[in-house]
Amino acid sequence: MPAPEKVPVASRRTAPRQADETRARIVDAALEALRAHGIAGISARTIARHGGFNQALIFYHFGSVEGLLVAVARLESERRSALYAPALREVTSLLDLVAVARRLHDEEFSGGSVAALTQMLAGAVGSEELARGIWDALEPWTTLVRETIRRLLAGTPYGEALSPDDLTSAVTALFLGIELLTGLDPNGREHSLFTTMEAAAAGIDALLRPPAAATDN
Amino acid sequence: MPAPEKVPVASRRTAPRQADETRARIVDAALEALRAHGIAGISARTIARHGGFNQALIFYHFGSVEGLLVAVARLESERRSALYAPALREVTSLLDLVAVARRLHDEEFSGGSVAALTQMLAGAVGSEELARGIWDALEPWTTLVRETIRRLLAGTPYGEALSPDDLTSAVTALFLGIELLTGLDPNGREHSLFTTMEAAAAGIDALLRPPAAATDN
DNA sequence: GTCTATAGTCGGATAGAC
DNA sequence: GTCTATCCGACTATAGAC
Repeated sequence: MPAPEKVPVASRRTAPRQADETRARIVDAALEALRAHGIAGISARTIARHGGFNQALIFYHFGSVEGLLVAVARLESERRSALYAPALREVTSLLDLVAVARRLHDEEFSGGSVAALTQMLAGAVGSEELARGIWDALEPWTTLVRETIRRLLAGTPYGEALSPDDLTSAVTALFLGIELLTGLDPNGREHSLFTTMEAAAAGIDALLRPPAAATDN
Repeated sequence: MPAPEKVPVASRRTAPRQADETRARIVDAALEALRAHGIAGISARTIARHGGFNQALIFYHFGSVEGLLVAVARLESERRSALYAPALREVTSLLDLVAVARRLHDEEFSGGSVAALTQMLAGAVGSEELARGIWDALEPWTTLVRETIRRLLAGTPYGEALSPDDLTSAVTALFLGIELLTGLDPNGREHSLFTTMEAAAAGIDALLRPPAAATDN
């Protein structure tokens, strides 16, 4: 916890302290490494190789490799929540929700942030620290999704029979499962997958709100 | 490839050759180890510790740890396909399908066979051999699910808009994602999750086949 | 077929120079 | 804050005794 009194306020804004930059580099490298080698291939050394920095820096800045992974999960979760919260708040149908999921997939899959999350989820088995960390990190996400689903359910006559918590789990599970599978599929069928899910969602939307019973809008 | 000419045929039936027993022990130990430590914590040594046998046996019987994992995936996939194929063939509604999924979850989750699969899927990132092996191993499963879904779609007027392949991916992804998440959730909400999904499935079933439009049956 | 022993590599983590 | 150097444990895989 350094107290850089000599650094003028202006320079702190234009040139964030080196430590912050380094931490960011380490986090980025961890994401890359997770995407490239999976949780099974992760180590301080592989991460350092990806980022072109020294392996010891990880322990200096994050205490341990697991500490770094938890930090990655937390940061990524916060970033994505902030990025997609506006779109999710405007969701008014299942189709909208699937469309956001597709956008998120398209924008984030290549960057590996979601794939990294699935890898850390897998790694959470057998590591209590990672399990707690990831679970906490997912919280902003699940809250966002739960609120969205609650809103969707409120507009239908079926809201009472369906638990928003459970549907949130199901939606999250579906999305993570897709990342897990499409990372493996040699044919890369995600585009078609999302199209079919959009068709299904549109169908369910139509069935839930038959054209004869428009309340408002 | 031994040729045990001295072993009478009878004894080959009652007492399967020791090697087969050992291979089975190794496979079981691998499943246990995957469930306990996840793919990140897997090694010839942890597996051997779980099974109480020597680490070198893995290399003798399976060539490598990855070779063992691929064998595990293949065997488990075949076993589960055989076990649940009859139930899946009798599925005639979405609700039936979810019910089979719940039964599978209840029966297999504690044994760790599905959790092991998700772990291997995660491990497939960054291991070409594992990726191919797991993908092939999943084939009996996906075929089974695809046929089931095709049958379900054929009974509705929406079959043309929805690709069975994509829905198969989605169903598989959902199931695997649930295993990934429920392994982490400290509150163990799977029971409630499946109940909600059954309610949703029943609702969609009812919407797809309104009581007024029964074609046959 | 199964064991012990071991070569050789890679890993987490720390000490201390800069 | 970042580096080099290093300890030491765990790992894969193999050789060879039994």
